[in-house]
Amino acid sequence: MGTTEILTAERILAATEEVLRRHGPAKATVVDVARALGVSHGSVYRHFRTKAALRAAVTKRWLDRTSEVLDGIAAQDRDPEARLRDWLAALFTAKRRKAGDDPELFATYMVLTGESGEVVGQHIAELTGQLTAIVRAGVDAGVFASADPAMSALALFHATDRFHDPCHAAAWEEPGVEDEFEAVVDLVLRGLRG
Amino acid sequence: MGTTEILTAERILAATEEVLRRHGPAKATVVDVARALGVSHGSVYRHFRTKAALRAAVTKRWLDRTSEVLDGIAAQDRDPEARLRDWLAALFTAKRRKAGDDPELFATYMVLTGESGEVVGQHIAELTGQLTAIVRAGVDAGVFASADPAMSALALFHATDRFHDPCHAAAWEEPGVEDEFEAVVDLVLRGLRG
DNA sequence: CAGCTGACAGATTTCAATATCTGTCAGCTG
DNA sequence: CAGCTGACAGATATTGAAATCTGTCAGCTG
Repeated sequence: MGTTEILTAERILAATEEVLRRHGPAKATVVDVARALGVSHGSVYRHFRTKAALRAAVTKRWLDRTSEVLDGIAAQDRDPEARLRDWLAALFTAKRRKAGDDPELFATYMVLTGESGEVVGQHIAELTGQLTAIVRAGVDAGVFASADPAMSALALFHATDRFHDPCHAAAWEEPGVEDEFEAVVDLVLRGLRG
Repeated sequence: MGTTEILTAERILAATEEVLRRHGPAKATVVDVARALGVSHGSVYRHFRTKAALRAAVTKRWLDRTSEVLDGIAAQDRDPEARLRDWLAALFTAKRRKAGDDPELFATYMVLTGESGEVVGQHIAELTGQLTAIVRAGVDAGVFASADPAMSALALFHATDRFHDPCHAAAWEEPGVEDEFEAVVDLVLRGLRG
């Protein structure tokens, strides 16, 4: 045996995710994480100053997984309008799948995101940054009208809040959401074209 | 003294509002309401079958106050675009004032609305109905393009969720919301014009 | 000596006993 | 007799003592 791997931040994050999945956000403790890793809880504090920092790091990891997928779409080199549609649809689909597949885990992350406004702010800035790139490409190509791509991107993000903000997750399972999503996207895209 | 007025549903609702304001949603009991009215709690149950029904009635009353104001704007006979702008701005302002003026009371009503989905659904149906009337007027006047005014109205409502849905209340105090609101309204109105 | 441990103080959570509340209803009262 | 009361059973909430957790740090270990 003696599989005494050294303790890394990465291993702690993985263990924390597992503990959160098992126990939920209310009952997951640093002691639980340490126990899962076979170390004392003091060692965990060597890598993360506080429990809040540990949780924020787990949250960032989770959010980053979505950002990466979307970045792949935003960076594509094709019709900006189709790219924008795909990006918004991918965001909606990703969120909806996370919420629908494992509601308990999603509820856990809703608590976590509620705790770390800083991390969530960063994530939203990243997403609107991707949106801005698409809008700018559309303006350059002459298919979108916008005096301020960053502002338009933010407006797009806000106008579609209902389809990506976790606080609306309950509505994502209702029949007809797909159509509602299409209707809103059609509306804002028509607005973007000028 | 001897001001022994008869016990009406209306008096009970007023007393319940007061008790909710004083104690908050978690600690407001039917017994409190009865005490405030100087009657036994059994009498309250003569007018409302359950505590949940009483709370739902209070919630409906609160929501209806907003509906009425907005209905005044929706029913005006003038430029549909200006009317739509005013209606959306009035909805945002009304919600924002409620949330900002008395955060605790607003939090109370957030709990109440969370409890009675039925009443909230009715309220939303009423609001989108008003929106539909405005959109239809715009289509008739030839300034809006929409194959399905009810669907467009719902899309407008959803696209502006961030500026009227209570779950976003925290964002309404941030600097710059006004501009964000304007940007979204401009975007969707341009979309509506076709 | 870099990395880990485990005891510790103060803060937070748990748990079970106790109190209060919800909803009903037989009977009182004007 | 229409409207109200108040006692009651079961459900829910409060409370405070005991258990656990967070974050620190002096010292152990390889």
